[in-house]
Amino acid sequence: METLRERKKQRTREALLRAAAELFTTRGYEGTTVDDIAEAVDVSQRTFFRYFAGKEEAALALQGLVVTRFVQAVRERPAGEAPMEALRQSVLQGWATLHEVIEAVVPVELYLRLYRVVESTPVLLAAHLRRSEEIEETLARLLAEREGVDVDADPRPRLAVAVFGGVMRVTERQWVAREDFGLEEMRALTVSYLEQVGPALTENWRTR
Amino acid sequence: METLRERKKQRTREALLRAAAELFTTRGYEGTTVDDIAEAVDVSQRTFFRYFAGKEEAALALQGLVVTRFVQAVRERPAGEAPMEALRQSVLQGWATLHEVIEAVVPVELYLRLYRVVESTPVLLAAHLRRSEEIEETLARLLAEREGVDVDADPRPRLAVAVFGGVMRVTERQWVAREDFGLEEMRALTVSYLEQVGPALTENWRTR
DNA sequence: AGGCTAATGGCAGCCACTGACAGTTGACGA
DNA sequence: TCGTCAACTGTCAGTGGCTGCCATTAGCCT
Repeated sequence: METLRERKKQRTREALLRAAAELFTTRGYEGTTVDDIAEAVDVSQRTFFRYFAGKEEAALALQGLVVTRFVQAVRERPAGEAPMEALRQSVLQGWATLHEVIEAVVPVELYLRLYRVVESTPVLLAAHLRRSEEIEETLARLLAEREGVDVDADPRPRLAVAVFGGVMRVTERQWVAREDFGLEEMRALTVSYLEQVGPALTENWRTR
Repeated sequence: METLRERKKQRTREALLRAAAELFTTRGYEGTTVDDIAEAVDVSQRTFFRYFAGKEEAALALQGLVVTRFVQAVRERPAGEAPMEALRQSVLQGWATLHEVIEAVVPVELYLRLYRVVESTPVLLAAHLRRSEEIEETLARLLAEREGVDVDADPRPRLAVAVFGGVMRVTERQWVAREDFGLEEMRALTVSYLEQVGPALTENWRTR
């Protein structure tokens, strides 16, 4: 049984998250001030900054939930599985279970719209990419351990993860750019793009 | 023959670039204010912002010179060459001719130290990564045209460039982390890592 | 009930960045 | 050569993100 104080904090945090998502998707990221968000939840600006390191974090925290699940999924993949396949399965699994993670805080539809804001706001995109790199470092160490190689002596873990991350980012961008962008579309794109990495690296593309 | 006004502008810009590089590498990026930079060149803060869109840009402008050359090199590669090979050759060429591009503004040694600052300062790294993505979009269109495919219908150009970019970023990070980091080391790492992308994607890594 | 501590609010201040306006200086034709 | 125009610069005022500090409030625990 958690204490009242903890429940209150949890509620404040989620309220801030909701207000931020709502405002960012309607007025835009730059068009929303931290004061706006704080006011919507009826707390002081100072309190906002006690919950989030900055405005960016409030915009990316929801994705953080999904990413955490994804990394955890990789950790739990069977040891015999090939590295790239473990990543692939974990991502697909992440998309499949996204609903239950997100809906506890905001409607999935709002989450998806926020995704678009992140992708189209330069400063947010930059922060997003940096976070992706941090995750890639985590994954590289994970895979190295799994495969029993030294992550600092053998570049293959980092290379594999970087390639995977690159493909995923292309996928995200294409997905967000579409009219019909839902979770099923994302799944299909992910599978398709990962299949085409090999062909993309071959000699020339004219002979399809 | 360029006019006096243009020469003066050029000089101011390069002076700001030099001062920024010097200050960032000594006091750190966060430890340097825009006022510091402006004062070092004896111009107003307002003038600084007329030359650079922000503090970040002043830190990344030098790399911009190198990147521009790189993209131009890709454009000039023979049409028959395979896409990945064109990128590879262009990067190596870029490192080889870096000296003559940079030295015109600041000592190469200072440029390399600045590289480290970018890689180790979160906000700068984020901006750097975003710019990398923009470049990747440019390259994807370039390669698509070269190969005669539609960049929006065929994902292969973007995928190839994303993979290449991912590998280059891993290379950069490893290079900067080293004690002895010079241009020759960078060249060697680039060649080595690009060779290992294939192996990194194979089944498992235990049988090296 | 009352002391302890975590959480909050308010305030002052720093810094990045911008718009507006006025002053200065190079460019260029008469 | 000079005067006009346009480009460049400085100053100032203001906004917004973010932080440190201190006083106040509110949940926790004995």
